Amino acid sequence: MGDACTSITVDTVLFTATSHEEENYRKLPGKELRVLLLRRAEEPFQQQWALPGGTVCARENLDEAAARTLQEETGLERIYLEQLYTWGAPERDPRCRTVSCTYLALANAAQLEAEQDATGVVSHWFTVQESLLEEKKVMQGEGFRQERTSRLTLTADDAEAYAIIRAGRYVGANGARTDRTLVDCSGLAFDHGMIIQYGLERLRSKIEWTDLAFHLMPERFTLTELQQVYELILGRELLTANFRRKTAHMVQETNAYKRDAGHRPAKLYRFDPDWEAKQS
Amino acid sequence: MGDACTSITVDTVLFTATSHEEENYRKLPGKELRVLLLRRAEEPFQQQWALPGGTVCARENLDEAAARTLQEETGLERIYLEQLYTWGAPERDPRCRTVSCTYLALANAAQLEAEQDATGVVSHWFTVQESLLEEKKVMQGEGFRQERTSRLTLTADDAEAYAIIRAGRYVGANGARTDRTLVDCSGLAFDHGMIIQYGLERLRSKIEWTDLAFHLMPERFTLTELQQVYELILGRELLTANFRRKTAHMVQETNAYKRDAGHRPAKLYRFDPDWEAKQS
DNA sequence: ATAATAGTGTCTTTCAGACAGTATAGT
DNA sequence: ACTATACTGTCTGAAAGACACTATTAT
Repeated sequence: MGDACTSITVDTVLFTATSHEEENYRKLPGKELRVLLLRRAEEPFQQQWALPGGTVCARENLDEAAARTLQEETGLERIYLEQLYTWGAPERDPRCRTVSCTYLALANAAQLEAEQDATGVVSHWFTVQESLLEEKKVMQGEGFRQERTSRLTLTADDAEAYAIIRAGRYVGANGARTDRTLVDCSGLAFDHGMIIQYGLERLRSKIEWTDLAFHLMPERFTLTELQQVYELILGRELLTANFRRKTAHMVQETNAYKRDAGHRPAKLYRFDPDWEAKQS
Repeated sequence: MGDACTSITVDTVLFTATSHEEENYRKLPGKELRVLLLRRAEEPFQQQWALPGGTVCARENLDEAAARTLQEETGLERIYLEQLYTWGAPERDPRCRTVSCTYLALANAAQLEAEQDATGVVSHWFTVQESLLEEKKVMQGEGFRQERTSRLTLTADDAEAYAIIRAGRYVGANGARTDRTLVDCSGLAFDHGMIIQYGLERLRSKIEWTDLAFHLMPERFTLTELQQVYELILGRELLTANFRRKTAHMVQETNAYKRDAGHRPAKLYRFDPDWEAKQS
């Protein structure tokens, strides 16, 4: 086994939704999905952008390690975290064999005010955009293989990065199995581009049947703001009337309004923790 | 840091569905969900039952490690595998810090004929039963905490084991977060009882919207057999007419019949790899 | 008054659940 | 003839999608 000891790390894909002002005073601010990345100070991938994370300590479990490393590198605490996927390709870290247990994290704007670049690490929020480059289907044996190649584009004020990811899927006589490869990337360390894309995919699929979106919302919000967040993540527009009908049971009305917007004020809502009980 | 190197392993929860004969010649055979366990020859947990698995080698990725260890310990190849969850509680292995990346695996009866106890390991198929012991909800802060305690019972011809698992869920102002603890167990090594229970939960939730069930079916099957597998995993009975309507687009008719069953013969079907395309 | 958003009513289609009913080999 | 399963038709109500409509305030 003469190799160096394999090491186990955690890495966190932290998403948030931010507003950006619109030119017209009447228009609502638009929304963007952002992910937090840190500039690496050391080799390998020096000066490239990487997910917050680090090595797991002896006396903590994986969830704790993710929360701790996030706190150490960004000052953020009490962030929603859920395990995403564990990546262990042999060559993913050029130094030594490293298995990374990754987490999906969500934060709202209020939580981010505590953010501070601790320990001198440079952190940046990048807007996230995904676009489909190619989609193909090839017959193979008794079934077929599908491949979707997409481009993840990350943009910050003074930096840019991208990754091209190919998600494959073989469907045979018994069902489907999937795989994923990083075709190309620029500005991103390790396989982190692929991890971000997978995190986005997870977020996209879970938002439809869970309350995940509310981790991205402030304490009080308008239904339009909520809808914007859904549209942002799903990447398509929703019809207002239908959206409100579907989310009505997850929110509680407050008697406050959002005023001074240059148009009719919108009622503020809050998340209803008890929504599932009302389902039956 | 003076600790021994943390090691990374893979462990696989392999499920299958088997038939057992019925007393009455006319009755259809019943079905059972089974999981594969190996008797440990060494300390720790000597003589207890454990999931197939082992240490990840330097030049393989995690999927390969899962497939290899399964092959080495059981002789089984070409089994469906998907990553389940990564477990890393500090004390889960009394020897040294061990992080286990676990896999959910599914096999049908035909694939299992290749099974052989390689390397002298004793493997057994245990029937799996889960029952809810307690369910509670406690108000806590602005939200509440829910706990479900369930018992997993594993039965083989000449062995028995169980585990009591508590799945917690805290729902606060922003949404929910979950945790899971092994309360008690007997006959099972490490935290493997909890892993099996989590695998079952994953299977139960994915079977409703994916084609996962077909990995448990033979090449050709009757719709009643398919329904039995769904009922087995979901733990409740389904109405035949509705079940057939919902699964109709995932199967193709063949022109063969299952005969000599003491009653009307049933048409045999096969999985339709192209079912998703027909959805729109 | 007007621009821009806030919010509602309702038609249609689709789909899940329930259940009653008919069909057919094997003994 | 009888048993156990195979398989179908259809009613109901809930929910998703589409879209037209009304309401309100800052400027």
